[in-house]
Amino acid sequence: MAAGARLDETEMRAWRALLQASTLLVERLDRELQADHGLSLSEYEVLVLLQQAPRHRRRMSELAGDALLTRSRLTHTVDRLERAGLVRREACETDRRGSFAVLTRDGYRMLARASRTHLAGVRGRFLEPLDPGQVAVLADALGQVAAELRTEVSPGSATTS
Amino acid sequence: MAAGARLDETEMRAWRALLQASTLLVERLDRELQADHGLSLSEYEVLVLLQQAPRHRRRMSELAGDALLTRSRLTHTVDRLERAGLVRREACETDRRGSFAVLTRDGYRMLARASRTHLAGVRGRFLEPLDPGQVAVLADALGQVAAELRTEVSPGSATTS
DNA sequence: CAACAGTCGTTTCACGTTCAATCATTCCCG
DNA sequence: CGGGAATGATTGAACGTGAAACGACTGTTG
Repeated sequence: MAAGARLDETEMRAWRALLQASTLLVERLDRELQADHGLSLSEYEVLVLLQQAPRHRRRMSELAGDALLTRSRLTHTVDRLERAGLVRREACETDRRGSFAVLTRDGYRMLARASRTHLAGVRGRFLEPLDPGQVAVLADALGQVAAELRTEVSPGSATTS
Repeated sequence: MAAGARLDETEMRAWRALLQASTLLVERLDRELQADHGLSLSEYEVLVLLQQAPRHRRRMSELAGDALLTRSRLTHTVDRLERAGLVRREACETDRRGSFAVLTRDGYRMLARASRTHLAGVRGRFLEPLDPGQVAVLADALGQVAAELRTEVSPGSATTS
């Protein structure tokens, strides 16, 4: 499909900027988190999701979905977090295939510390250089894009035709 | 440093949206490129940089810098592209430590095909849901953020104090 | 010109991620 | 109820990436 899908100058700039900003941002924040707390960004995100959940516990699948991680990847990630004592697994009574990841006391404390580093990083590197108007537009625009993508079905449907 | 670096609701939304949009976008575009042409997104980007360069050739280091890739990673990437016949290496006469990556005829053709897929994907998934005003703000705002980050020095200076 | 620090690119190795296969369990339908 | 498809989660191997060490060469300094 779509033969000559040329992008004009602004479109090109927007796309490249998105790619570069997110790449650099993630790289820096990840490095910082790793250096200061021994946590990767995706490990951190899993902890955040757990902390926000009722009883600090969530099913593995849900967690994978919200964290934008593969099931397999989440399994490995939770393995690491469990070894570090930040999370523990619990069996699910109502569906014996499933299991919960639960934030431990240590995990909670770690998250409290790590989030200071992380949020300061987000503010300093992402929010700081922008004015409130830009931030609001980013939130809306990128929110739309993300929502659209989350809706897209998995199998080779859609634009591929 | 920075103790209570809380983010307000819009700031939080902007940050999460950036992360999710870029993650999903890259994942989809990468998969599409891979399925249709056997190229990863970073391989594609290397080809684009080469195509834009005078004589379709660039020094490995420059290439790594512009593609936001580690030197090591670029070496591996160019290895793969070379095996696929899309790029070849040439020695640098004036500095015998260095080498060039050069786009081959096949690489050029592959890029022509792949870019149709890729640009259609960028348009359909990123640009389409946005209006021109939003695109312009994204280009500026994320451009600022990226520029800021590119300036940041490498060793553990900055906010770490 | 000798010595030494710095740069270019590669290599090696450890680690995180992906993919496909697997196991256990639940759901659906006749 | 029984059988097969679907789902939740894990496993293991293959692969890509990052960090550190390395060899080769250059540039500088005395």
